[in-house]
Amino acid sequence: MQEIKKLSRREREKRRQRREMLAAAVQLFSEKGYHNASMQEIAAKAEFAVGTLYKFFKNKEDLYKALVTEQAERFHEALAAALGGELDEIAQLRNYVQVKGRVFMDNVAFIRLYFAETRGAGFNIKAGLDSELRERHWQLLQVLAAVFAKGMSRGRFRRIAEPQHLAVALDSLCNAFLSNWLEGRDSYPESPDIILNIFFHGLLEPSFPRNCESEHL
Amino acid sequence: MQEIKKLSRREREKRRQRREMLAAAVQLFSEKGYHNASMQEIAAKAEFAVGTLYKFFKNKEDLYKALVTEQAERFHEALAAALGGELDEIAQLRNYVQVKGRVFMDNVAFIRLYFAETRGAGFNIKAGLDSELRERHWQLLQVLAAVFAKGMSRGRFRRIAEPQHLAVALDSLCNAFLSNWLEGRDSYPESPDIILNIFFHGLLEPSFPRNCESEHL
DNA sequence: TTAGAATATGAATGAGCATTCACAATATGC
DNA sequence: GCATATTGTGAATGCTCATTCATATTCTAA
Repeated sequence: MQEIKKLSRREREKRRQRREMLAAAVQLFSEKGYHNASMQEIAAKAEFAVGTLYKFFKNKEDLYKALVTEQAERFHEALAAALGGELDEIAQLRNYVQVKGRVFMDNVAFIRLYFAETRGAGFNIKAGLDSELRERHWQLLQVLAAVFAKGMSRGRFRRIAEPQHLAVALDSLCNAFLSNWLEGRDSYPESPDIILNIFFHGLLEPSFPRNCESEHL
Repeated sequence: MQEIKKLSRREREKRRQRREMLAAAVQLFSEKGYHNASMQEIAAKAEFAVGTLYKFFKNKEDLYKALVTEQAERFHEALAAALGGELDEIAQLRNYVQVKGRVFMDNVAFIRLYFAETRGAGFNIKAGLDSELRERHWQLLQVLAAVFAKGMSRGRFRRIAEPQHLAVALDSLCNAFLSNWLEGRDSYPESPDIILNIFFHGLLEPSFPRNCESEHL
């Protein structure tokens, strides 16, 4: 037990160090980009020697990769969770939009990297880190698509487009609003409905039709 | 006249050279990214000496900047034109989606750079090239928003969201579909309506309502 | 307290690449 | 055809890092 405790103390210390390194790295990468952030800078910011970085990460690429994949995994899990549960479809969509907003806004530094890898062309890393991420993201979209599909087969949603496409659409819409928020143009809507209304009106089978007179010219 | 012709011959020759340099550069930047494409490579690909590149562009950054801004300007003009004319709002939107698809698909190498600068975080160039582009893009979105606004005030569109937001939404939707196409996941829809239907149904004031019986459970 | 293991350090190394410039090739005008 | 101006060339320069490793520091256990 004493030995276990000792080992775990070391282990914990290591993790803490690793976290601090990654934290410094996100900051710098997000500010200056992969190629303009040097290992020296990262080390300095994390208050370690350069050599110590290399005890934890094989090289710069490895550091970046670890950073991005680990964080991205957290994102994807959070979003998948938002779609889980036994909620009705509309609540699931609301949840998705809201969680996406919250999670992203709480990790601003990181989103820039995430967007750079998944929406820009990910040039930073030689062997497509980007394609791994996109693959993972695609899986998530499948789950989202399933929500649309379920809503359709239950007669809740009209079949205005492929579930697939609707998933892509909703997700890209969230991203667009988040981008605007990042650029300081606009705030990410408090209520998910601001975004969802663009889909809901016309997608939702109207439970009571408004006006039946045709309106021309 | 002979002298003018001579001068203009030189001039034409220069332009041709410049074009070739830029063409080689797009290729390489798009394939490997700004930082992984060297001036030597670009020169080689364009079949010029390195020094000659520097006769045309102050430095690497300048080359990249010229490349991106000139091409982007063409894009924006094409899109603005698509929204111009005296078409009705729906035709304008169709046009936008279609032109965006066509123009982008005809310039694949370049879109990667465009997306990298405008949707990822543009880390390539120190002094925000990205912010210039985004500013220009924002202007375009204003024009698009105006189309939505016009449609609303003419009673053609329902006010399901701010015109501003609808513009952002439609544009991001096109981008999302284009991204999917770039990744080979899906094709960019032949018909703009695949995309627009996501907006139209519910956005369009129905000119003749389909079924007036409410449909429940 | 101390030998010996485990870790941390940061100066030194070397590779890659943007940029320059002395020179070569080519064009122009006489 | 020749002198001069213009334009093209690419080897050489110098700088910025990623990465290493001999050494210093800190831990461990007896």
